[in-house]
Amino acid sequence: MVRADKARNQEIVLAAAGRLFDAARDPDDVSMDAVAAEAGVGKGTIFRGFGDRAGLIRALYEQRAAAFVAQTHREAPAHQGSPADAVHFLLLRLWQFKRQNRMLALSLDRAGQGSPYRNDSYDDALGRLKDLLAHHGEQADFLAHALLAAVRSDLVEHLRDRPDEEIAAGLRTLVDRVAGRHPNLPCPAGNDPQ
Amino acid sequence: MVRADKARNQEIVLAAAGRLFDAARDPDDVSMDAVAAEAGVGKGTIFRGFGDRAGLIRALYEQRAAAFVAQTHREAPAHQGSPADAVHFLLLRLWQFKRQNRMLALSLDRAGQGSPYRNDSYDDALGRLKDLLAHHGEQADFLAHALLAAVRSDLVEHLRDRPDEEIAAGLRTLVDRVAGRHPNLPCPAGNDPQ
DNA sequence: GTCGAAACGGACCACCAGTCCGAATCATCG
DNA sequence: CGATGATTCGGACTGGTGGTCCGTTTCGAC
Repeated sequence: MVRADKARNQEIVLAAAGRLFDAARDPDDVSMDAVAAEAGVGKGTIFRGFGDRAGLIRALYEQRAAAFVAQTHREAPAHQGSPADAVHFLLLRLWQFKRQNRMLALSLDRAGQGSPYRNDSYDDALGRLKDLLAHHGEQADFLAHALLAAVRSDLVEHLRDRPDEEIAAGLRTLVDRVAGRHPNLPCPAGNDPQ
Repeated sequence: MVRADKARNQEIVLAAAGRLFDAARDPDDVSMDAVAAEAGVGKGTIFRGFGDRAGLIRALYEQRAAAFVAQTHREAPAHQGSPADAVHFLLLRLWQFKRQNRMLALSLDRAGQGSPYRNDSYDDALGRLKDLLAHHGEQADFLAHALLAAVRSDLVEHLRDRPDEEIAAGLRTLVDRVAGRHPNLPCPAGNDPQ
């Protein structure tokens, strides 16, 4: 059983951390001490509840990702269309999410020990992509990783000032190329005149 | 003029840092103190010579990248082929480089303040890719970033135990799709540069 | 109301990047 | 050469961090 105060404190801490990450200008000017202070809670409480810094970040990230997914479902319930459309939609949503949660997403990436790959959201997106890319056979896995890499949080950050349409168009092209159905081989010997 | 001891010490420090990064199991168990000790030099010397930790990492990274490029040129002097071939070759080399310099590359990525994008090697590769993708018009820039994201060091790390052929094949497909000519796809004015 | 288990708080620790300044070393010029 | 002024060196020192520890408080089952 979960003691009531523990559960309550976890929520308080997550909320406090969220506020601090939203206000931060750099991923690591959110210290654990600061979170504890903002939450009005002892530092031990945080570490007992989340293990370590990476754990806290992951928990907050997952919470927000879940909310984002829920919102997406609400707004665009049964998304229909070609696989390429679905891939494009997924990547675009990820891009937007990371734009809205810049410091949090950057922190997650930097939290060491392969953390960008060790969270449920990533696995989730990866799985979905692999399905949508199934026609690539064994390479679906690598291609899924590669597509997700195109929406890595620090690339989002790096291209922060590009207009949305430019990003959307770029992703569209990328996706059409990679996920689009091509009747024939992956680019027949793909050569061109020199 | 550059004082002789300074130049000499910079080399000593770079060599020491290189040794430590090669031996490390985690990007940040190479501390500045450790580098100073390994180099037999005071800590101040390092910071005077490289500014900060990120500066040291970048310097070492650039040094090794330059050596790698030189070696590449030696082994495969005048690389010919379609643009897609050139892109594939470039990405594959980057992948190999990051595999050979795992901890160093990871450290660079994690060195804060957009460091993965703030180094000459990246700009170099980006420029080359943009040229090779020029037929994509305005999207060449985004696509170049996206392709480079597919060889991000922590993806290399994450897929470390995949056989080389699998990676090469995946990259090949990705590149053929993105850089190759596809008659039936939205590839405006789709003809090659040069 | 009692009591054992679980969670709390915040002082405490080890460590790290980066600074600082007296001591040592360099290049220059007489 | 040997003297001199500018540079660089070394490593003790600082501020701040993630993470631990344990005496104290709170919870909830009975």
